Amino acid sequence: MADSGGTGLPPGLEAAWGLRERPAKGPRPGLSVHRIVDAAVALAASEGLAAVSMGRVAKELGVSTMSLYRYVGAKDELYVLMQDAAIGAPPDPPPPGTGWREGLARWAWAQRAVFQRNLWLLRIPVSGPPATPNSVAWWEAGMEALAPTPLDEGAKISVVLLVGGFVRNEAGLMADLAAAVTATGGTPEQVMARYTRTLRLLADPERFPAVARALESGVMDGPDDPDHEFRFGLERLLDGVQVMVERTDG
Amino acid sequence: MADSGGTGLPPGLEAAWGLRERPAKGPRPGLSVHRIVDAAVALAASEGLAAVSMGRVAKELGVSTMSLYRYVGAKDELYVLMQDAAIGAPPDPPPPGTGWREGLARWAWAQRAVFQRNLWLLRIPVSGPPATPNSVAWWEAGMEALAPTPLDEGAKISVVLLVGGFVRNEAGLMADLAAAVTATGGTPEQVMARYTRTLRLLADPERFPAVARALESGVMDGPDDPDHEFRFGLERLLDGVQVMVERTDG
DNA sequence: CCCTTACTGCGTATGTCATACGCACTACTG
DNA sequence: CAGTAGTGCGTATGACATACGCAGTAAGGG
Repeated sequence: MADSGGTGLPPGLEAAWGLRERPAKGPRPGLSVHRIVDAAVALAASEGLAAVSMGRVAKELGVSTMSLYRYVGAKDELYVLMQDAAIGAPPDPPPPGTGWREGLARWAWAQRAVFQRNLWLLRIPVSGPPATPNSVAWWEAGMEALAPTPLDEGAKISVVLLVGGFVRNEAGLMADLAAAVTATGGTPEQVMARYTRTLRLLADPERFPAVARALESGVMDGPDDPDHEFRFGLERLLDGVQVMVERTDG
Repeated sequence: MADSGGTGLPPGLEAAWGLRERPAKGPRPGLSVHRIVDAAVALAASEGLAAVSMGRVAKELGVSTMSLYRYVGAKDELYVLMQDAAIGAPPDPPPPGTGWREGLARWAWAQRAVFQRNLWLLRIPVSGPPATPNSVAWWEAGMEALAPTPLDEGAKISVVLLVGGFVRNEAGLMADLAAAVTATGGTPEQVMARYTRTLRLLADPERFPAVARALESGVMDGPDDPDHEFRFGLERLLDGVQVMVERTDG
């Protein structure tokens, strides 16, 4: 009735945090949460998140579907564990003396790299605030980056949330584009070109003058540096934080 | 083989844009895309997005499941149409002479209000860039707000994307919190308190000193102004844009 | 030494879902 | 009045998550 640690956490999550006493009584488990999550992650990486069904993961492991439920309570729990496994540990902290701006920028770029390596991560339906070891570790790293700053704790949390949300959002747009590319075939440029062409067809320049102007300006057609949008948003964001830092400071 | 307009768009979307010649041949349709989308939106509003299945929507309309497929090609298409219907038209443009900062802020707040009224919107899996009439209208409104600005078209697009993404993200966090509240019962404060308590239990202060410091500081316990986080992020964002505007200007 | 007990793997069953297919019918066009 | 495009919908298919219960297994208590 009571969980091992009394945390009220689902079983898989307790395993992720390293609580979880080895059961002493029954037959030796032939599986582990770790192996299940690994298989699920591999599947998501090679065939997309949609391919991750309980049955399919079980098949990959050579066991029956229902065996998995001895290790994870539900599919959502598996999702959470997959997420934690995929994001991994944050990068090593930058050398001491690094400014907050560079630290936070590094943090954002590193997080983006993780998403880009695992685009399926962004398809996982979010269910709540982060409570897995690696999520907390990333959060810690972000807070650490803001340590040289005079901001109070509440503001630091808000900034980390803000930048983290931006990264996730921007990566999501990339993932959408990538999905469209694999779905329809062709290069990213072709997909964008098709999109702008459709929009030009649909969006009456009289009703949508500003959008039409943007479409006509041609900025959406050119072969874009894939990092451009991200760099742009991040710079705006950091500028905004800097304004607050300088105001607080002096 | 060729669609009516040759746009290559799915049938429901063409209907949304008002293309779509009335078919002259067969029996009069007993349904319309509009009625289907309305029923689906009402269902999502009252019972959540998960309650929206093709069968359930059909039942609500008193028709058979398969009838719906005469009007929408697939469920994803219905999602897109629901989204467009729910976001509705953007607010009237602010009086001429309004500064870009106030205009963009109004725009962001209005968009947030839409999400808050329809939390299920944020549960719809995103599939691509906006191509529905109301999405484009909101985009137009955002671009219009930046008109008094010396930024070039590319930068304007990026800013609108950036702020829009922020709003969506922030609203998503609110939706998560709301979901946790209805799932577990209790007030938002209780949910937050439970979260921080769990985190205090799990996050070793030695491994996560910055997080621990934040938890200890008590900023996460207090009864938060629900607008606080949003206002904070928006101000940072606008400050960041302002830096660029002033740099471009002068 | 054996038996209780907690735990394992898993077969089976249930209910939900999206959607393909084809049939019978309807109302306009020639 | 026939042809025909378009309608509503019954039926079927194949995934899917997951509840339930049974049979086997290994460690501990007597």
